[in-house]
Amino acid sequence: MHSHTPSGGRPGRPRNAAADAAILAATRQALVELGWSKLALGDVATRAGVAKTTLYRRWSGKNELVVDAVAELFDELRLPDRGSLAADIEGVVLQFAAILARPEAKSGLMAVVAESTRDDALRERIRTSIVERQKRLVLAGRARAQVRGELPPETDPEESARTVDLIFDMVAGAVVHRTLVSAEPADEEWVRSFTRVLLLGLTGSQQPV
Amino acid sequence: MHSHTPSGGRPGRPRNAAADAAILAATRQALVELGWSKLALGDVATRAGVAKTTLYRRWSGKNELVVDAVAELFDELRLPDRGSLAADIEGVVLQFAAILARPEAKSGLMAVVAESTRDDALRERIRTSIVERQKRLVLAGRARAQVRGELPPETDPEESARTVDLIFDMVAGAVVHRTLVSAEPADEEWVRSFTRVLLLGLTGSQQPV
Amino acid sequence: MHSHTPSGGRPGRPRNAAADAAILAATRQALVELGWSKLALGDVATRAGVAKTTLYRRWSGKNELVVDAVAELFDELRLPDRGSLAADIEGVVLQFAAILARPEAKSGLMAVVAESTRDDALRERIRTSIVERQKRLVLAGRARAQVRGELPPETDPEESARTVDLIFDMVAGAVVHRTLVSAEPADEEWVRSFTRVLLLGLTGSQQPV
Amino acid sequence: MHSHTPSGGRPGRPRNAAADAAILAATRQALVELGWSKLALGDVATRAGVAKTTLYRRWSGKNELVVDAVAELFDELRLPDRGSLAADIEGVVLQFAAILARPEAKSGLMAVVAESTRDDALRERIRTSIVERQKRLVLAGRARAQVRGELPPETDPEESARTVDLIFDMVAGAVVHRTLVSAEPADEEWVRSFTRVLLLGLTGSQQPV
DNA sequence: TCATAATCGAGACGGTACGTCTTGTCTTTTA
DNA sequence: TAAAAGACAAGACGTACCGTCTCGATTATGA
Repeated sequence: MHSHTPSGGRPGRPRNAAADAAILAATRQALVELGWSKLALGDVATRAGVAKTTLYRRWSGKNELVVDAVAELFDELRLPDRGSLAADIEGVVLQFAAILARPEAKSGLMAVVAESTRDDALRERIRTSIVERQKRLVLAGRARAQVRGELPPETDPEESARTVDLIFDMVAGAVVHRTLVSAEPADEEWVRSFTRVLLLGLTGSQQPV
Repeated sequence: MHSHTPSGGRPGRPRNAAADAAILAATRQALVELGWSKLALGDVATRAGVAKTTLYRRWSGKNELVVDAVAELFDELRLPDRGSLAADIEGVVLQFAAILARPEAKSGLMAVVAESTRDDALRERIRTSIVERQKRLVLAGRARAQVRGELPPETDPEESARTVDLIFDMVAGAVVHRTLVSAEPADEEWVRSFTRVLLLGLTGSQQPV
Repeated sequence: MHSHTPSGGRPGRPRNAAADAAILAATRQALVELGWSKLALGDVATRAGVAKTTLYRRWSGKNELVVDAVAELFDELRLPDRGSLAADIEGVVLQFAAILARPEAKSGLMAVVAESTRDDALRERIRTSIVERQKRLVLAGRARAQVRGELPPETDPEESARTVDLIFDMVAGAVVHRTLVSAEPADEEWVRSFTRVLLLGLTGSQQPV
Repeated sequence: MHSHTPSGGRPGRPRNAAADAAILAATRQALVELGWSKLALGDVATRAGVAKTTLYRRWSGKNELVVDAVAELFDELRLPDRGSLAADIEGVVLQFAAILARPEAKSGLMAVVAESTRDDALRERIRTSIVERQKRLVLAGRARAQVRGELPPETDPEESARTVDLIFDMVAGAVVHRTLVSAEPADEEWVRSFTRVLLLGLTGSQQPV
């Protein structure tokens, strides 16, 4: 009754728990230095002080590895209370822009999105690990705004979900396009303009910041 | 009186003009069949009935080639007069979404954007060949709306340019995110919702469709 | 009680021992069919049922590979006892001529000698693997002749080494030139004439055959 | 009536006569710098200040070009009268060795011999341009020795031709082997030893030097 | 304490694409 | 007609990664 094996007591040498984190960190480091296209898994393994076998035992390939490495970056996003819906949105968008400005995110994120156009499992992994995971921010922001009375409570839950999706597509899309394609900084000025248009479009009335 | 023969009279055998088109077409075909990551330049050359050297003489690599191959797709975009600003926008966005739904665009576009995060020349090429080139649609749409009296004439040209950029980032970004990341169709319903938010955000008043 | 495992216990998957022989055999086969200048290492690898990387892991290039492939041919040389020094020499020269008449030897040997004029390491490899290795025949022949009383025992070891070298240059050189440049067969008649001149030149007296 | 075209007044622009010499010189220069295997015809043409077309109009390929470039070197060989057959032979052998020591000869000669093992026309070209052309030295040496009374006049012309061939194979073969394979200098000492053996072998008696 | 089993490092392996180079031909303009 | 210039098809080069495999060594569980 005193089985104290962490992984359910299955036989054999247990996996080195530290290796996962080391590999993901090495992946991000390599993304910074080399970018997606020159990132080689053999090199990542070496950087992580791990054999290639070990890496392949845990991830099926470059795409999956990079999704996981990048996904961790977005978990840093927070929704601090800045007093108004507009200010809250601006705050999150600025954080999002800051993450996207980091080379390990830039280089990896778009690449796996590109790959996901031909790989359904990969797209699902991206959605689960990154997109859906961060919709929490939209939901939390809306809830807070409703508490403040800035937004009415939802009535139609289906319509509500559609709106969340639309907002997410608009926010994420605009910031990504601004940052990666237009290659202009998504700085405070731009974020203020963007937020004004978004909020006016959604509510039909100018919101105080 | 200055003779300006197209080939400039420069010595040596002139380049085969048909090869460029054949190579770009072969590139798009290969993108459809194989996707970006399995696209091999040797294979593209074979499909185009051309030697690998000929391809490399004209493009410096996969990235540049795919930018040019994809850029041609967006030249199909038109701004037909549908009677109102909202309808015009919806029309263009639908066309844009239709192009982005094609596998040769999907697979190639995001990949070169990803690469461009580490290659300034490539990003410039994307901007020149695709982004700036298609801003004509925003400009034409606004001009037409001004003629109709739906929009006031601009006063500050700098502010005006900033707004065009913002619109472009929001439109292109949202459609790309909807199509590639959320992997939901940018169909008429979605486009109508999106256009409503955008236009309301920009003008502060609901526009008739 | 010293354990000397063949693989020395070094880590990693051990090399496939059979591959070496397969590659060298494939090299000779390709030399016969294609000759030196059309011999392609990728093709050799394919013939040997081996990846190109495997070949390059073991040989640094075409030159080194062909030296080894050809060197094995000369290990067939034997010095059978034909009763007299003259007959022994004739026997070995005929064998040597027979090997040189084979296309895999012809085509490869001169080519690597040509390359070795600009590559000291290659020349050393040729000397070690082929030339010095076969001087055993000269030494054995002389020893046997001394036992028979046909030749006096050496006195000056340095002078003796110089003579062995001279004999080797004369024998190998003449047969090669006859076979490859004059392109006439080094048949029994020619070998008899050559041996007569050589032996008379070395000993000052006609030897019985 | 004043047609002074060198080649019989055939129509069109006449060939540039200087180009042949320039190309052969450029070939030798490239052989010195790069060696046979890295010698590229495009590069030779550039060095000669000539278009590749011009080169190919005059030579069918690398092999033929190099044969001609190397053949010219051997035309420098002379048979100065040094007073005795042995001294004459030594003199010629030393000259031959000196030519073979030059990189453009070393690198090119063996390579074309190697190629000739699979190309009858090339072998014939080598025999005609180099080998047979230099047998004049053997013939002249023998004639002079006969005048001096060192050698008897020939009786059987067929036997005589066979002997000339044998001598040539032995001399050329030994020097080539000494120089290229053994990679030892064919210096005066070696040449003296070699000549002694050769002459004793041919005449049965030691010759005064 | 010994068998079993999974992991680890190391590195060989078959395969595929890379981007460059050379070959020998072809096509243009200029002489 | 030749010459210079350079584009062209073809194909080998040697390198780099991929993802798999085969080793010996290690580290856990369970008999």
